[in-house]
Amino acid sequence: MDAPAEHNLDLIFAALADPTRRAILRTLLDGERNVGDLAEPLPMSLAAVSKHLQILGRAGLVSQDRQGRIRTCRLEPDGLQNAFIWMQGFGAFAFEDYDALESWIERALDPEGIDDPDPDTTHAP
Amino acid sequence: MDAPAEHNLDLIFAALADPTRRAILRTLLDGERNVGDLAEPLPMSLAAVSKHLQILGRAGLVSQDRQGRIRTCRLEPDGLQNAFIWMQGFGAFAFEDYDALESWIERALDPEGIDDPDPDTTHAP
DNA sequence: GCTTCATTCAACCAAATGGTTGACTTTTTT
DNA sequence: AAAAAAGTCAACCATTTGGTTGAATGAAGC
Repeated sequence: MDAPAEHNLDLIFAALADPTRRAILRTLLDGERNVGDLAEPLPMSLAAVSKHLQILGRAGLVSQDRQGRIRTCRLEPDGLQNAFIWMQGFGAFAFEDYDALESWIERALDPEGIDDPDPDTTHAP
Repeated sequence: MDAPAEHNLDLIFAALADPTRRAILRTLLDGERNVGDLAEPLPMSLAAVSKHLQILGRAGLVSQDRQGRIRTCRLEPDGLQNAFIWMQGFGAFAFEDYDALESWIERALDPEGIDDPDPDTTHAP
């Protein structure tokens, strides 16, 4: 298995380190959005959001589909895999708690299971 | 008690976004190290490494144990869990590819599957 | 054809980041 | 007691980041 490229991890983790960008990702979990829709609830200019989307794009976490004058953004969930795989080596799931792992797997495999991404309201394993 | 939340994620992901800091974490997987040992292979000053360790410390990923004039650093693998949990909501393992998930789980659960040449310093169950 | 909408681009700014060096503190060694 | 070792701290510097505004681009609507 190839270790994920370091540079890639730089971009992914840096992209995730900003709360605005995480909010954008969370919004995109509910489905595709154009840039204006993403910007609307955020306390900043459209241009700022556009730059955040570029950062997410370079990290491979979001892609844009331009149809007409509207740019539709969508989540690229596979983009997180490298970071996820990197993390696993650090015992993030140093489980004695197999139940937690099982419920995690359940959620991971069940499309209905990903409807509450808000870390504030999540269930710790 | 349960207030990991957004700010915490900022610190964790920002800490992970730097290759030097990831290298330090990787080294610490093999066991505890003092600051000088961590700095030795790195192409920068001791002071720079010390600052990186502060960042890792604030993120909850590394702790220091000061005995005498020597600071021993050790990995806090639980520190990654918040980030890990946050990620799971994004279908990082939205697998059609169940084989990959299975092999991941295998590695996650099997102590031999984690590349840890120093069994004395167990951070995993 | 002009205007409007959706978005990006360019220039700019303040603050944060990642590094340096040199002084300082604390402990160990001699 | 003096010197050396292990780290941190403080001040500094260059670059990056996250934001702004205003102009530019590219459809769509009138």
